[in-house]
Amino acid sequence: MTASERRFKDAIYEQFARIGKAVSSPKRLELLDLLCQAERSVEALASAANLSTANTSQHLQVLRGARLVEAEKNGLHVIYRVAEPAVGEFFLVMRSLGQARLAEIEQISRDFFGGEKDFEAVGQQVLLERIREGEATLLDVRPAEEFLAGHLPGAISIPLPELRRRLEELPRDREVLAYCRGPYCVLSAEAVELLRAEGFAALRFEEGDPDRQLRGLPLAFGVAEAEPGKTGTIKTRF
Amino acid sequence: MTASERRFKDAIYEQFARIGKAVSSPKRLELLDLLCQAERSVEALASAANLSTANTSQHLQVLRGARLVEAEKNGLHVIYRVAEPAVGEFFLVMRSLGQARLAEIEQISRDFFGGEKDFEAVGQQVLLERIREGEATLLDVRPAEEFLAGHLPGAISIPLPELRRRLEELPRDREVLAYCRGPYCVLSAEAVELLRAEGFAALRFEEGDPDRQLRGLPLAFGVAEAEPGKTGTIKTRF
DNA sequence: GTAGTATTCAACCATTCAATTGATTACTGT
DNA sequence: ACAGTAATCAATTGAATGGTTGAATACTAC
Repeated sequence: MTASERRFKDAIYEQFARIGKAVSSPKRLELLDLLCQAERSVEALASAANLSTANTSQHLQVLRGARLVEAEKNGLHVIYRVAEPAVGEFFLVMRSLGQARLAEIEQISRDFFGGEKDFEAVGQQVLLERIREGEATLLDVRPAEEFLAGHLPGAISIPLPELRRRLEELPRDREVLAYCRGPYCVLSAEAVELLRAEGFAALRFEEGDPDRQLRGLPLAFGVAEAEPGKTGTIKTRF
Repeated sequence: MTASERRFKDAIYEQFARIGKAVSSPKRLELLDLLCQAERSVEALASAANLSTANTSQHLQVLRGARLVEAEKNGLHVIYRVAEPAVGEFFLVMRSLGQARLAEIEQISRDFFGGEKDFEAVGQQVLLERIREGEATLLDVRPAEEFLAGHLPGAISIPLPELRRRLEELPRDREVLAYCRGPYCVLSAEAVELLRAEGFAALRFEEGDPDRQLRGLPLAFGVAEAEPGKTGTIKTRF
């Protein structure tokens, strides 16, 4: 191998390593995960990930250095977002590789969620059909902004902190399927706990490995609006 | 957020970061790239990547720690291989993300290959059809072991070092399309140079972004065997 | 067993990295 | 202009990393 060939290879792999370095820190992965849900300000990211603002800013600049995220100045705030959908897809591939290869992940998950594996048995296709046929209510418990940035079709949005005082929006004669950011987000677990305590039949929709397909499936965007016919339930515009 | 939730998240993201750390070093990426072509001993990897054996061994152990590769002791040698196909797919997704987002990569590539972009215009589908119809010869110039571990269907194998003395195996009335490990491997570029000097019509098959699809397409494996009818040309068994 | 080879281990240095702290810049509303 | 807020920058700390070197281990061939 000539010296110039080696220089070329070194240069090329060093470039690709920029992406690897960007996703080699747990905190940056958490930030990236959040950004895959919706764009956010530095401050919002910092509080969501339990980091100092300065530290968050530095991590975001590493992510930006690898061109995974972009920043836009909006008045007093700087809004970060993933640079393009391919970034989210990469993140999901990486996550699913981790799920496939790292037994520790399932172990940690099981330890935390208590091995109940609440939901999991029902296939996602079946699930979505049941929701369309009105046998179940799909509930998105993430913050409203994330719902607005994209959600599963047919889902209604009640952010977890508002859930207790908005229970009457949920029909009591159907099962509630709560979902949030993915298999490692705890919002839906808390929602299910609360709903069950209130007498609902509630399951956690894990949105696990199939995140990809689900997000590939018809995703709904935009503003949610009240449906006049029903009891104040927020439904998505299709 | 409760303390236990935070611990859970930290633990989970730390696990995923293991994969990120594994692919955050240029050298490890080069090793992984080589392993995606075919399994190899530490020594073979070290010499292919211009590293000391000890250093290679350490990098491989990092990759193994992230469960991306597996090692098997075979007599005096330790053979490393990618743990499962999903690893190669992840690597390709990462590479294609880099190609999409990092302008530097195309720049470095152009600088090295001289901007000729030898091949690129012809779509891969078209290309493969032309090969099947006998209008072109598809030539794999990688080492024989890599060819045996998997190659494009219809390709014949002549490792670059043997090319000069095996030119008579290539029909002179057809175009030769040489390929190697991918868009950043220089073997095929050298092959094209040699072939053109010898009066062949030769193009480099870049196997760029579409690596995925190509590798997803019918890949041929196993032992190559001589075809009695033709002039000693090695063809793949289908 | 002995010699020789492939790999890993252990100790070491230089560099890089994550996170904290305090200062600085950029913008908004009054 | 001034105060207040969001974000970044700069400097520092301790920990982790990449790479080298030389010794130790595991296996093969004789």
